[in-house]
This record gives sequence, structure tokens and C-alpha cells, in this order.
Amino acid sequence: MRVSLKDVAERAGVSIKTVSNVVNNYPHITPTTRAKVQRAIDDLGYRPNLTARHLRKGRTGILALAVPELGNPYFAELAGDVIDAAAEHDYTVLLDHTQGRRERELLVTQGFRARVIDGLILNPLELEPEDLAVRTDDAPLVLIGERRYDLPYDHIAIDNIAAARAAVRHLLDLGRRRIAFLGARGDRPSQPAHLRLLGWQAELAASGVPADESLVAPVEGWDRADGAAAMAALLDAGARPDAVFAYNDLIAIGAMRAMSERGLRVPEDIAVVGFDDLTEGRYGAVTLTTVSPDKRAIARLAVESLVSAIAGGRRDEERTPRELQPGFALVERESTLGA
Amino acid sequence: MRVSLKDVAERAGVSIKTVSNVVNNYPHITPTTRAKVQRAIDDLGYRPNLTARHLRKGRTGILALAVPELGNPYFAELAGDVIDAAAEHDYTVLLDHTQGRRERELLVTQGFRARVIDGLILNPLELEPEDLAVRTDDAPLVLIGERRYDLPYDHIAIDNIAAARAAVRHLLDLGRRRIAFLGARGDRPSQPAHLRLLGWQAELAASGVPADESLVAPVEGWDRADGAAAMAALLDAGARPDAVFAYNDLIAIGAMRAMSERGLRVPEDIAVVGFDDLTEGRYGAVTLTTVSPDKRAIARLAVESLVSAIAGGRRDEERTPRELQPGFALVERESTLGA
DNA sequence: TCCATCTTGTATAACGTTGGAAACAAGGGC
DNA sequence: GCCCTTGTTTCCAACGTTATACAAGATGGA
Repeated sequence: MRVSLKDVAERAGVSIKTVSNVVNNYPHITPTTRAKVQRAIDDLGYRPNLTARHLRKGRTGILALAVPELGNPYFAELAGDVIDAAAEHDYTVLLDHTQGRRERELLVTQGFRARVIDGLILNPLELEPEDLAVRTDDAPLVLIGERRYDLPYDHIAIDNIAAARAAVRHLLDLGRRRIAFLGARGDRPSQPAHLRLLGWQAELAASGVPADESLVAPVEGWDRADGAAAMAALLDAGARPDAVFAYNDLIAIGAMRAMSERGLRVPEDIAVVGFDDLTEGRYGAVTLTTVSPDKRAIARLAVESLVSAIAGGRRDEERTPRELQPGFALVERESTLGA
Repeated sequence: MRVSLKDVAERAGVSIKTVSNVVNNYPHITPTTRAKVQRAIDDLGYRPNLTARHLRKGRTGILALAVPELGNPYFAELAGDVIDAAAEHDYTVLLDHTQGRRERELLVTQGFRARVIDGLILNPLELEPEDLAVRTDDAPLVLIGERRYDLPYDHIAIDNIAAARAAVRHLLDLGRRRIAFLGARGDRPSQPAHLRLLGWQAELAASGVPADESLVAPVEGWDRADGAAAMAALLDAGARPDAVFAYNDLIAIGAMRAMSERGLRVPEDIAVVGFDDLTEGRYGAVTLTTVSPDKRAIARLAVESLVSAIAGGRRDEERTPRELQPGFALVERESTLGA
């Protein structure tokens, strides 16, 4: 049986509002009254009904986080960090995954959870700027991830181009010259938003190394199997890379598996650098050199941005969108060891 | 500006309830009225306020899932499946992680999200039966995971003893006799609920192979690092296993890393079987033989159990708790290849 | 002693929705 | 032409909470 303020009020012999005042630590209450009410609360085991409170207050205390795929450890770890960051602001997190499908991403931004969340953190993959431009839901939105949209929403992501350049630089410093890029988008190879590919091109150009397009391998998806398939295709096509820069760690791990099946050694024959710094990359037979984004900072910034937007109650048009860039680090491990 | 039923009603020139009826597909409405109202809804971009609806209906449409750690891919993948299963029943999922700490698990069961969720799926690690016995929150609860509590809550888990026995059987069939168990609880080595250890003992006993307690290695936690440390400790102590059955895949992966650092070959020197069937296990230099629980089924059963408990509105005492056992399969890969 | 002020508690009205009962038309049988 | 049925719409109350406005009681100064 649920017990409400009314029940407590009857038992304590005071009004409903007085009980509410006690619950909310309203200042002007005599110790006597407070004790009496508290007693009734304890006796009955009263717990506030958040739904009602939220209806009244207009906020729910719930944030939504929508990532492409929880099966990808990067997003799972990020989700954990977001939950922790949200908890610090007394928010809880509703989690959803879009499977990187445009219609699901669209659904999420249009607020199919309408009115039950106070704000949304979204990591889009396929969503187009025009999809976001027509957004009607009024819950604040914060974007995370590689893609940039010139829209009035805060965006949190590391400097992907700089990070990619650092990875390629590292491979160049090892003396490698035929550096493959694993993880171009098959459908839109020249996707301008593909910052990591741009970084690869930029760093090669800066070093005077020709960017051999035959070393750019498209992928179907972003998982290990896709990396293995892409690497196999690259090798079958006769490309002879001496290094691989993969879009993410999963692709790198899949690629290393494909290499080992063909008897290629890492890093002797092919050095490998990934992206994301998954724990998984630290425990393979060959540990993986990778770009390590500051996930904790990404989570924290996203939550803070959202919380302040909610508190401010500003509407999208009135906001000056911010581009927030947490740090990253290149973590060197066995897959690029030695010269 | 938020638009409510009232705004729509005014614009359409009908009563609030009529608009509500249209929104909820109430049968007795003339096409004319419906069209008129629909028009107003579209014009104003009305979206129902779920908080208010839920207050009125007494349900929120939100389920909570509390797992130990999202960084563990098993739980991340399971969470994804739960989200999908919940979506089929029009529920969304609030996710939390307890970090396997008793007080956080306790907090979750006591409903610190009071009244905002309709039900809870919990995977406890440290929680004791007496913690659950004094639970006061009245939201339905479903338990998943290895531990069993004799309490009036549905419990969903594969037959851990049978699964462990199958894994050990497989190793015995390969001719291995010194089979280590990696993943005993350091603090409570004889924990009776540690079903996988019991399975290890049972299968060895059934085959007349002595269960050498020096081959049982405790772990600090359940991640890769813990597996690596446990394996290192085992080897340093002079144990010479010819096979390892690990509590889970992460521990197995960590153990394999420790072996490779010592020049031990898998499966030639030591065969390895894990538990969970993580995707990660399919992409190492040596792919991992593992017990594969039917995660999809676990998620489905947990959600169905919860949804029916919510719909039934039965109180805990009145329910006959069920023990549901989804299937599992032993997936053989390279880590136990050959004889 | 009296009024002004401060403190403490209460009554009422929302927040946005839906369930149930009541009201209102329109159509059919007598 | 009247009543009854059927179908459609409206009215009212309620879910549990908090904000606002106000009343009552206590305190203090002149």
C-alpha cells in the first residue's frame, strides 16, 4: 500500500503542506512539529512520489543518453561514466541505443520519450544536420562524438584531427611509410566529417608522404568483424602496408586477428594504432597502441552542459553553442614497439 | 512553450477529455471530430506529458536495470538486450551500476529511485539474503545472475553448475587432468553460492579426478587484470595446471595474457575455457572456448517476468517465486583445440 | 495595553492527464 | 409524437506534490 503525504498528515495531525515542508527542509518549523511529523513519516515508511513531484516542478531528474551500441565497450564505459557524472548532480540516466541507424537517432532527438526526460546526450552516427534542424522537442540536447553539426547545440569531443595526426605521426616516427587507414565509410568515402581520415591525410601531407588511396579501407560497421574483413580485403587486394591506423580499437583488434591468421606479425611486419583505449586492448597477445580520449571528462562535460542548460531554461535559439574539447593521449604499447 | 491537452482543446473547440480520447484511440468518436482534433494536435505539435499520464495511471513505463559494472562487456551486452526486450513491452530502461558493492546494491533494492520506476531487474554480487528480506520498497523485483536467494522473487539464470560441469567435462575429454579453477572469491573461499566452483568440484569427482585445492585460485575482482594476477600467482606458487577453467571470459583473457608473458602456449601447454561468450573472446590471437549463456533469453525472461508482475499487481508475499533457466552452450574455439 | 512584526502553520489552487458518470444528440420502434 | 436505445461528448474528480497567499499565534517595543 502506498503511503502519501495525506496519510502522514492525518497520522501526525497536521496539514499536508506541513508534512511537505518537513520533507523539503523548509526553514520555519518548530522542532516539536518537525519531530512529530518525522515520527509519522518513519512509522508509515513514507517515500515521496517523484512522479508527482516532477509533474508539479516541471522536471523529472532524468537524463537520457543515446549511444549507437552498448556492445561496443567504448560506449559501455562512457555510459558508466555518464551515470556517475549524472549522479553527482542528482540525476539518473535513461539509456538507449540507436544501433547507429538514422531513424532511431531521429526518433530519439524528436523526443519519443517526450516529457519524461529533462535533457538528452546523443552520440549520432548517421544523423544529418537537416534532421536536427527540424527538431521540435524542447528538451535541451548535447551532442558528443566525432561528427560536427553547425547547430545551436553544445558539442563535446576531443580534437579528432589532432588525435589522428598524433597517431600517424607516431607511426611515421617509427619509420613506417605505407600507413593504411582502416575504417573509411564505405557508402560515403569522402564524407567530409570523417575527421580521423582527414587527420591521416593531413599528417601524411605535412610529412611529404604521399597519401596512397589504395591504403584506405572502407568498413561495413565499427566492430571487430568489420576490422577483420577490411584488413583481409586490403591484403587480398595486394596492398602491402607496413602500418595500420584504425578508426577505433575494435577495428584494430579485428585487423590484428586477420593479420595473425595470415602469419603477419605485429608490430614487426605491420604496426598498429587504434583509437578509444579500450581495456580490451591491454590484454591481447599483442597489446594495442591507441589514442586514449579522456572519457571521464567527456562524460562530465556533457552532463554539466546539460544540467546548466536545464537550469537556465534557455531555449535553443538563444544559446551560444560551445565546442568543448577534452584532452587525449597517445598510449604506446606493444603493437608499435621498437623501430 | 509546452502545449497541453487544454491548448489543443481550445483550438479544436472541444473538451479536454475529447482530445484525450482521440490521443488514446477511444472508440466512440466521429471521424469529423477526430479530424478536427487531429488537426489541432498537428498544428500545435502536441505531445502527451508522460509524467502526468503516469501520475494518473500509477505507472511510469520505466524499468530499472542494475548490474555490477558496465565496463564488463557481458553486462553491457546484456543491458542492450534488456533495453530491446523492454522496448517490445513499451518500457524504457533506467540503467544503474552498483560496482558490485553491497551498499549500492542495497540502495538500489530499497528503491532510492522511489516511485519513479515500475520494477527492477537486479544482478547482485555482494547482497546478502537478509538485505533483501527487509526490503520495504514495493516495486516488483527480479533477480538475475549466479547467486540464489530463497526469497519470493523470480530468479533468472542458466544452470551454472551444469554449465561449469560441461566446461570441465570438455577439458577432461581432451585428456587434461590438472584443471585449475580461476575465480574463487578470495574473501569467502567456501562461499556455498559459488556455483561454478561447485560444478568444477562435482565434475572432477564424477570422473574420479582428485580436486586439487592448490589449483583453485582466488581473484580480487572479475576483470582481466584480476585474471592475469590470479594466473601469475598460481604459476608462481608452483602449480602446474594443464588446463584452466575461468569464472568468466575476462578472467580467462587476463590469464592467457599472463601465460603468454611467461612463454606458455594455449592450448598446447594449457587449455583454457571461459564463461560468458564475449565477442572479445572471438578475436584474440587465440580464440577462446567458452560457456555461452543465452543472454537474449535472460533479458527476455527478466523483462517478461517483471512486466507480468507489474500488470498483476501482486504483492511479494502472494507470489510463488519462479526459478527460470535459459539455455547455454559450450562454444569450442582455439583455446581448447586438438587433443 | 496595544499595535506592528515576525514566525509558524494551513487552505487552496494548480501541474497535465484519465476514469467514470452524466449529459446530450440522433435514430428507431411503437 | 413520445420514449428508449445507442452513440458521442462533456463534466468532475482524482493521482501526489508544491507555490502562493493568507491566517493564527507569538514576540517585542512604545
